[in-house]
Order: sequence, then structure tokens, then C-alpha cells
Amino acid sequence: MLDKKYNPQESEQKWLAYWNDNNIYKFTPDDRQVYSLDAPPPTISGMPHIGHLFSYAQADMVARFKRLSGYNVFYPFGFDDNGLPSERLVEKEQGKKAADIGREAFNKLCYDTTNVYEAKYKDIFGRLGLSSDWTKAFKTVSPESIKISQLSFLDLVEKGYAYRKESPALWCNECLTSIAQAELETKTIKTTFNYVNFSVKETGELFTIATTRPELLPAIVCVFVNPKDKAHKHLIGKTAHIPVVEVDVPIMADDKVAIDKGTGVVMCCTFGDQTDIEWWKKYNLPLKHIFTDNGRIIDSVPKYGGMKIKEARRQIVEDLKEGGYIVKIEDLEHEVQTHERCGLEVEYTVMSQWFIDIMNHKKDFLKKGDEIKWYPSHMHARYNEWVKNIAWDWCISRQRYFGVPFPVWYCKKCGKPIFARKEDLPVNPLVDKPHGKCSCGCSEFVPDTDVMDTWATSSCTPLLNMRYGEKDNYEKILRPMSLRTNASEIIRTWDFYTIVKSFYHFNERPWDNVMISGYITDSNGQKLSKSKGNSKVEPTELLNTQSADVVRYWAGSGRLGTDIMFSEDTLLRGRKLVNKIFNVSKFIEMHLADYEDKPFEDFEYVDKWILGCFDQMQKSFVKYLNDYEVGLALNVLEKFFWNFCDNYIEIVKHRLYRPEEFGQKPRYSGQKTVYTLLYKLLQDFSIYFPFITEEIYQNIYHGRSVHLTKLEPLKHSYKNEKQNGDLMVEIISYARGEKTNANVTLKTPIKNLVLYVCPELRKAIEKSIKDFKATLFIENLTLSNTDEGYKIEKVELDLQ
RNA sequence: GGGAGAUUAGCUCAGCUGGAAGAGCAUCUGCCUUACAAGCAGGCGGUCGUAGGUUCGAGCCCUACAUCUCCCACCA
Repeated sequence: MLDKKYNPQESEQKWLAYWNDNNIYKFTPDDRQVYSLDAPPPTISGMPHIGHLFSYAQADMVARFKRLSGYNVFYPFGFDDNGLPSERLVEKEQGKKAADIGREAFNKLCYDTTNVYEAKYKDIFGRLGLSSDWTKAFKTVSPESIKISQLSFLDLVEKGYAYRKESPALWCNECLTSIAQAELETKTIKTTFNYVNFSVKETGELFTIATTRPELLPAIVCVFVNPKDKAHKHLIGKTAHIPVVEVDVPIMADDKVAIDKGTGVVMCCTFGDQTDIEWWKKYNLPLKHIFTDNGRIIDSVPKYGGMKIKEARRQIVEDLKEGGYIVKIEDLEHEVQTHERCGLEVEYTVMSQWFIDIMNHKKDFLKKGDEIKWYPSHMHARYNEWVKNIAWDWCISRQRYFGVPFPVWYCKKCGKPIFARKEDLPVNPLVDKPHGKCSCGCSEFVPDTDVMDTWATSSCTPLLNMRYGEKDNYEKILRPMSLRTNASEIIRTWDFYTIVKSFYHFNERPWDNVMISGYITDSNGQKLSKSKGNSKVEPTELLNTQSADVVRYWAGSGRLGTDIMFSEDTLLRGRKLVNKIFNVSKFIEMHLADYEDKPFEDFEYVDKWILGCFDQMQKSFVKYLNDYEVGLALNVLEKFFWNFCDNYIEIVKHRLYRPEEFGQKPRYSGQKTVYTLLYKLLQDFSIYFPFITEEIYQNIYHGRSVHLTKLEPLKHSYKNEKQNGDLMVEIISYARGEKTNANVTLKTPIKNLVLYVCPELRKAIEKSIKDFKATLFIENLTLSNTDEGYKIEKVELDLQ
């Protein structure tokens, strides 16, 4: 028996335990077709926010739909707990930098800290009702994951897609590591545009250069002008003298210089930006690297050596002013590249690092992208845009501690790398020794002290899921996986890198489908994020005050890929819906006390009408879900459900209550209808509300779990009753309106109802005459004929 | 500057391959009706961002513009 009132907090705990104890979501391969989800392992960089609930709940809805559709659903959960995000969390909590704590101690802190947070994540996502197989949960920093990441790396080395090179790289002075292009974030900052006079050594002529980075004056290796620039082309071939630092550099020509930008003369430093690197390579310019790894000017630079970058900037401007070289200084707001993990401006450095080839295979990555179905489809354009515009190979070396180590040592004598043997993985080169000698005969080695980029590991999630390289693996069933789910911000990282790896390892797409969710925005329409501090409600608080089912209602509303506002209104709507589901179930349960399910087809007219409505709804419900449109599917389901409650139940209740008046068979027809439809409604709603539907299902249908049932269409589509049934409801609605307008209760009898109806509608009403009269409390009904539709001639209320 | 999306009722959002503008919230009016007052029945409320175009017919298709959001590129 269902309780008088539903207690979500109690019930949700109960079913969580039940699902867990009975392995309801456990994945075991069998003869069913597998549907596999590659859901994002959340980055462990702090507590999750409600945006996480949103996108993970949507993925779960798909998993649940596929399970109900008869697939054997593979839906593991993972934690992305290695790399910079976790390191920064620990540094923040400790109030110390990794380098000050020391590698070993720091790594231990990272393990401990991420464990604590993972338990919290697991608790929150569990409570949200994710139907994940937690026994298949993975961590990207576990020995198994390290092994697979290293194996993946070695495979790329073998195939020639990973290479080590001394090369310019993006460098973060705050995190003390190199980073990849995908980790950049643009930020608008206020700065100054400094117009500085340089002179031509040969003629003494002055010309002006505009720069936002005067501290780079000591790093200038060349000055460029556009060969078509009439004002400056005569400078080409001459020598520029740089004031203050007193250095001479050549003046050269390049088409890339924009004549109308700044002064039309550009200083080329090593390195101030991407173009500098291009020119440096193109013209084989000398290298003047003037920054230290922690953001200072190197000591060998006279006067400015040892200063912090910004300090040096101020000082150089001062010195330029003093020497009379500054023409003017303008305030400027412009966009700079910052590191997404810390928000600080990035610099460039030159060092030996591991790269994965991106630039030579862009076309292949685009092609693989074309083979994947993107939902919503315009997200494909975002992917294409990123791949087309990417300018660097993927630098995967990070000069950090907590992550997957490179299974590589370098020969002390000749510097040649020696790789770990695959059978020895996972290895830690700092502890383990390589197998054998270098080809030069030397047997002394230096370990690679770097760790891999976070994305180098998380791009392995399909590999982790299939247990790549293991004997007893899932390659057969998970190549490719069915669905990747994530928010749009990581298309360029997680999605892209996963495609890269899948292409290099298997020459195939990693998944058949990608489902991209939108963002949660605050009441001003701005994306919720920790850095903006506009995420006010905590997930736990939300789940406690609203119940998981209601939170999921909110998460499941709206169109796929569309941003959604955090809205109390939507939560209220969810609360009402969940409440209604419980109440109508209670009503139905009450009328099923003596019900015995047996084959029966001779339904009453109104019963066929509602069955037909359901059938029609169910078709579009399934269609939407097959397109991953969980929100639109919920819309049609919800609409049907309220029609079921407010119209059908109101009609059938008289028949259910009073068999002596209506007869046993019509009552059974009603019972069979509500029994059948409630079951199907519970199935449909179970995708969104796994808890309350289980509660009701267990009380009325007594199966193992509603989540292990199978969606099946009705035997018939009951199309014939749809149109005239709808018209009858219209008439009922009109008559109710008359009662409401008269300020009387809906139980007020109608003394006389006079209708003109078309022949088809007349038949319908006559077939359901008892239901019709009972619903409106009609004492006398007069039906007259008309050609088309109906006309309500008279509604005479009994106002006694 | 490049790419993507959005713009529909006071608010939050649906609106399918073009065919008489929808829901919830809010607001107003009734109603304790043998599941539900966290309910039920009704009412008010919209030049579908602007301007053109295609069409018998446009919220939907095309063009331009405006505003907002997201992603990218711009450190000269």
C-alpha cells in the first residue's frame, strides 16, 4: 500500500540502497545488444556545482531510456583526479606550492585529497539517481589507468604520432608548467599601448613602434614591416636600434604585418605571441629568451635581470620616458591568453617536451567528426571550427607531479630516449629502471620527470572502459562506444582529444553519437561558474530541499544543447508533477484492490480514447528520446499525463466507484485501462523520476524494479476514438466552465443539456452515454443532429 | 574580426517536414468534488526582436540589421 503522503527523502534513501544491494544497474555482458555511454569523469578540483547535476542527469535519462528499450546498458562512472586541477585544489587547501611540499609528499596529499572529494562526488551523483554501474567506476590516476595511459602513449610513439622536441611552448608562470592551446582562456584586461621611437642605425631616422609589452624590448630579434607599406617600406634591409637596451636588429619584410594596425611596424620577440614563433621559424631568427620559469627576467639581461615581468615593464617604460623615446601612451582594453586553471597570463618558453601530432592529421580528425552524429547537430560546427583553427601540435608534457608519468628515460651519454616495455607497465621512471642498455652502449639513464596532461589521460576513457591492452577486455562491445555525453565547453578538449586518440589507435571514431548539453545560467543569463561565484545553491542543499526526482525534472527540461536558467518555477512545476503522479497512483491502487489482470479487449469507448491518446504520445516520446531530446520527450509525456488525470480519471472514476450502477464489465474495462496506463506511465516517468516511480511500481506491480522492465507498445493504436473523444472532452470542459461561471461546485447537476452533434460524435456520445452523463451530473440530455462538429445549445443548471 | 546559438504572454520556456499562437509560474474569479487545496474549474494576458523578401498562406524558409549568450582569433 502506498503511504498517505509521499516522503521523498526517506523513499529515495530506501531505493538507493535497494538498487545497490540488488545490482539493478550492474553491467554483465549477455546476448542483448550493448548500449554504452562514455560520460565525463568529473574533474576533481573542488565540490561539484548544480551545473554538474544538470548535464549528468541528462545523460542518465538516456541510459535509463536505453535500458528500458531493451539494451544492455554499459554506463560506468569515473573521476578525473590526476593533473593540474587536482594539484591546484591541494595547493589551495595546503596554502603551499607543490614545489615547496616536495614531490612525494605532495602526491600523497593529492591522493588523500582526491579520495575525500570523490566520496562526496559519489554521494551527490548517487543521490541524484545516476544509474551508473559503480562497480565499473574508474579513476584516471589509478594504477590501471596509468597503465593504459602509458600504453596509449607508447602506441603513439611506436606509430610515430608522439614525438619529443625542443620547441616553443605555452608556459604558465603560476602553475610552473607548460600547457596546451586547448587550456587557454581569453580574458579582457586593461593595459597600455606604448608608442616607442626606434631609430634607423644607418640614417638616424626615427620610426615608431606600438607595443603593450615593452618589457620584451630585450627579447627583440627583428623588426617587421609590410613590403606594401608605402610609409615604411624604405626601412627594409636597414638596421633598427632599440633604445634603452641599446641593441641593433635587422628590419625585414613580411606580408603578415597589418599596415593599419598600431603603427604598421612590428617588433618580433622570442616570444611574445604566436606570430613571433611563426616568424622565428620562418626566418630562422636567433632566440632571445628573457623570462625565467617563474615569471622574472633572466639575470643576464642588464639592469632588468631579476625583476618580475610587470616590474620590468614599469621600469622600462620609465627609462623610455626619461630618454624621451615615448611618443604617447594610450589606455587599451584587449584580450589576452590566460591559463584556464589559474586565470593568469601565459608566456612562451622553449624546452624539450612530448607532443602529439595534430597538424598533419587535421583532415582525418574532421572526417572522423563527420562520421559521428552530433546532437544537437550544430555542435558539429563547433568541433569543425576548433579543428580547422588549431595551430599547435598537442603538448602533453607537464612539469608537474601528480599525474601519469612518461614511461621514458634518457641516456645519460647520448640523450636518446629509452621506453618502458609494455609488459612492465605501469612504470614510474623515477623509481623503476629501464630494461637493457642504450644503443650507444651506455647503461645510465635519467628519468623523464614530467607527467602527462590531464587530457592525455581523460582522452583515454573509451580505452579505460574497454580495458585496452588487457586480456579479458571489452574491445569487441565498446568499439566504438554508443554515446559520448558532455557540455559544449569541452568539445575542443575532451571530445577532440578522444577522437585524436581513437583515430591513432584504431583508425576509427570513438563513438557513434555525441550528446551535448547546454549550461546552467543564473538569473541574468550568465553561465554559472566557480570563478564568477554566481553558483549560489549547493547540490546537496538542492537535493535535500527538493528531492532528487524534482531536481531531475529541472535538469530534464528544455531543449538539448540549450542553456537553461536556474529557476524556482521549474522546480515548483516538478514538485507538482511528482506529487500528482503519487496521488493518481494512490487513486488507482485503491480501485485495483480486487483487480485481477487477464486478457481483455472489449474496452469502453472512453477507455479506448485514452489508450489511443497514450499510443500517439508514446510514439513521439520515443522519437524524441531516440534523438536524445529528453526535455521534449518529457513535455509530451507531461501533457498527456495531465490530460489523463484531469479528464480521463474524472470520467472513469464514477464507473470505478459504482459498479452497481455501471456494471461489472465497464468497471473492469476501466480497471484494466488504468492498470495498463499507470504501468506504462511509470515506465516513461522512471527515466526522469527513478525514485517515486520505483516506490509506486513496487507497491502496485511488485516486480524486481521498474528500471528493469521493457517498453512495449500497446497492442492496438485505438485511433478511431481519438477525434470524437477529444470533442467530448471539449464539451465537458465547456459545461464545467458554465458551472464555474455560476460560482457553483462541479457536482451541481445539469437539469438539461441540449446539444447539436454530427453523426460521428453522436455515436461516440451514445456509446459512452453513462460516462458522459455521470461526469457532468446530467439529468436530461437532448441530442439533435447537425452536419459537422457540434453546437452547445443549452446548459441548464440545477441551482437548488 | 571568425564561428555557433538565442530573441514567442509580466517571468521561465515549448512550438515537428510552413496550414487558425501553447504550457507552467504570476495575477484575477469561483469551487472543501468519496486520489490530490502542493488540488480542481475558469478568466486576463502575445504586431512571435526590427525591416524587407519568397509563398494562396510565415513564429517557422531567404536577406539585411539590432540586442544578448557561448566558443575561437586577435597580444602590432
